[in-house]
Formats: sequence, structure tokens, C-alpha cells
Amino acid sequence: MSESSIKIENVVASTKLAEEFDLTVIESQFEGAEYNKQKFPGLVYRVSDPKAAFLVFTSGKVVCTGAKNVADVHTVIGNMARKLNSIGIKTIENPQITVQNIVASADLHTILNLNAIAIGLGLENIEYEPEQFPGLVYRIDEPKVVVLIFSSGKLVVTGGKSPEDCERGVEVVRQQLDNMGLL
Amino acid sequence: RLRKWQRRIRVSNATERNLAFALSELDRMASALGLPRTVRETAAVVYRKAVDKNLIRGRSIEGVAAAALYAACRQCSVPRTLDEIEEVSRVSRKEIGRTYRFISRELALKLMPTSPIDYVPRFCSGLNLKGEVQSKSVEILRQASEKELTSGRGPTGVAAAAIYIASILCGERRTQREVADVAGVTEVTIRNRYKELAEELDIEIIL
DNA sequence: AGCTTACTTTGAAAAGC
DNA sequence: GCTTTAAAAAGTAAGCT
Repeated sequence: MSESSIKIENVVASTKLAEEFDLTVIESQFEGAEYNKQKFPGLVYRVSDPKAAFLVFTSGKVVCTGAKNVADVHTVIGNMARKLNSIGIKTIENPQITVQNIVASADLHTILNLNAIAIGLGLENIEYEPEQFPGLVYRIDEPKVVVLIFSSGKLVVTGGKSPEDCERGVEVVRQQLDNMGLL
Repeated sequence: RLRKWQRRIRVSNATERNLAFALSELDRMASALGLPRTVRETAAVVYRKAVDKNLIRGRSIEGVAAAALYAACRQCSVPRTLDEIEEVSRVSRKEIGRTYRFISRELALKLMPTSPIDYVPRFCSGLNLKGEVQSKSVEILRQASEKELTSGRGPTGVAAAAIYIASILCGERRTQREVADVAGVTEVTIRNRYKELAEELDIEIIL
């Protein structure tokens, strides 16, 4: 049963660390922080222990992206809060962290015929334009995820809020392809 | 009352004026691409259906017209790439592609992805290659499809590679550069595709 | 002919144009 | 709709040696 493993590639989460932030102050105190209000309203800050990138807004809200798993999201946000405290900025104690999206990859270990899959899943349920992109786009309602299917058998699952959503998405695809005899 | 009638007339005028503009746009683009009358008519039908379903709301007439033409070319099996449509329209490729997806879904066009085979006649005539080479190209593409060498690859690139190989096998050799230019792909793409086709289909190319 | 860099697609949040 | 972030998939493209 180990072949059903998925690899989480990116986790996006949002939270609120304060009622408001003076991004100019943070930009001057945080090494490498980028802030161009006319370009984008958020301050960009990258960290490396667990690798991640932050988008910090004047409203006190924060977006964390690039983490490799959900636990890392909590770790880096906690580190971020301490970093803010260290330069004299107060932060909310137990911030509510919401995972907004998870990107994962998987492998069915079989060469796939995307034209056959397009017909099998129904042309009205998929998008496949090899002139534009090599992957077939399949949107699933339950779990609500989007799966990119490649001729190599590799998959990308995105849109899920939990690792389970991604795993179930892969299983739905595997089972539907298997039922159609396309595996 | 009278006012209501004036309003209807005004709306009617605007609607007719917009339709006339859209049809002239379709004609202009189709002419620039040298498309036959049947394709223009098909595009006009697609455009009218889009109007009847109010799909123009929030979209530009030019964008829907370009998307309708792109769809019509595919329905008629004489595909043009989004890049080719973009060249004769004044809308971006991104906008044309987005609008195409929208009307394709709303009008339930159910179009299969473009087949490399549909590009063969046009590319071959652009290279002055005869029917024999076209037949050979199609034969190669059928085998390629059976051996799963076309999934996920750009239809124009695969078609170009098949034509390149066929031209050599038929003693009417065209260079990678010549084929690349008519197909709108790079020589690198032709090289990658033809190496894969030659190897997997056991075709020996003597240069 | 390679190698490197980069763009295509998918998803979601943030604040503002 | 756009702007910005991150990351994977595979194909195609462009620049440089």
C-alpha cells in the first residue's frame, strides 16, 4: 500500500498576527524583506530553517507559502511571531492558522493515453489542450481538488485543504481510470 | 408606450450594430488567415449561439469573435494555433484561450484536442510536398499515436517531426529549419520529436 | 548540440487598483 | 481581472557557449 503515497510540495496558509503592522519598520529591521506598496500591498519575507515565504499586510494578516508540510507552517509562523517580538512588535498569542491550499505530487507508474482519458472522464469534465500545456486538468467535487494528469503517469493535486484531500483525490483518479480499463 | 418602443429600437440597433461588427471581424481575421467560406460560416454560427446565450457579457466582441474562429477551425478540422489567431486579432492569446474555454464549455462544443494529422495538409502544402509525403506523414502519426508518442506533446511539433521524417523517406527532403518555419515551432522541438519517433517506430533516417 | 533559465497550467489567501 | 508567493508535473522556447 505504499504506492499510494503522495508527496506534499507546497502548503499555503493564512493567519492574523496583529491588528496592524507598520511594514516600513519591518522592512528596515528584517534582513532581505521586500516592500513596494505600488507593486504589491504586502511585504515579502523569506525564511530558511523550514523554508517558507511570507506575505505580510498592514492589516496584521499574514500569508505563509512554500512550506513542505502542515507542521512546518506552524513552526515558521511561530518563528515569525518571535522575530516580530524581538524588534518590539507585539503579536497575537495563539493565532488561528488556516491551511488554504496544498499542492502535492503522485505517480501512477503507468504511461497514460490522455485522449482516451479525456473521452473516458467526459470532455465536459476535463480540459486538455496539449498545444498549451501537456497535462490534462480534471476537477473533482469530492474531495474538492484539481488533478493534473500527465502522460507519464505522474499527477499533481492542488486545491485541497488537507493532505487527506490530496490522497483521496489521487485515489478517485486511480479508481476511475482503473474502472475504465485505462491503467 | 412610445418610450418603450424607442428603447427597443435603440437596443435592437446596438445589437445589430454589434453583430455586424463581430461578423466583419470574423471576415477580416478569416481572410487574413486564408480560411475557406465554410469556416467563416461555422465561426458565425458559433458567435451567434454565444450571443443568444448572453455569453458576451463582460467580454469583448473581438475576444469572443477570435475564440469563435479558433473553435470553428477546430470543428472544421483545419486548426490554427492560438498564436496564429492572436496574430490576426487584436486580443491577447491568453484572452482568446480563456474565452475559448468559456464558450466551449457553455455551448458544449465537446471538441477533442487538436490532432497532429489535421495540420499535415496545410504544413505539407506550405512546404510544396506532394500527396505521397502527406500520406506517409499521416501513417507515421497513426503509428505514433498507437505507441503513445503523442500524449501531452504539442500537435504542431509532432506533425512537423512526422513530415520531416516522411519528406526524407520519400526522397523529398526538407530541412528542419524549413519545416520548423511553416509549423511555427523551433528546430529543437522537431529534433526532439523526430528522434523519439524514429527510435520508437524503428525508422532509419539516412541524412 | 547542450546547458541553463524561464514560461505554460492548477489552487488559495492577502489589500488595492 | 491584475499584482505577489511557493511548488510539482512535461513540453516548448530562448540565450549562450
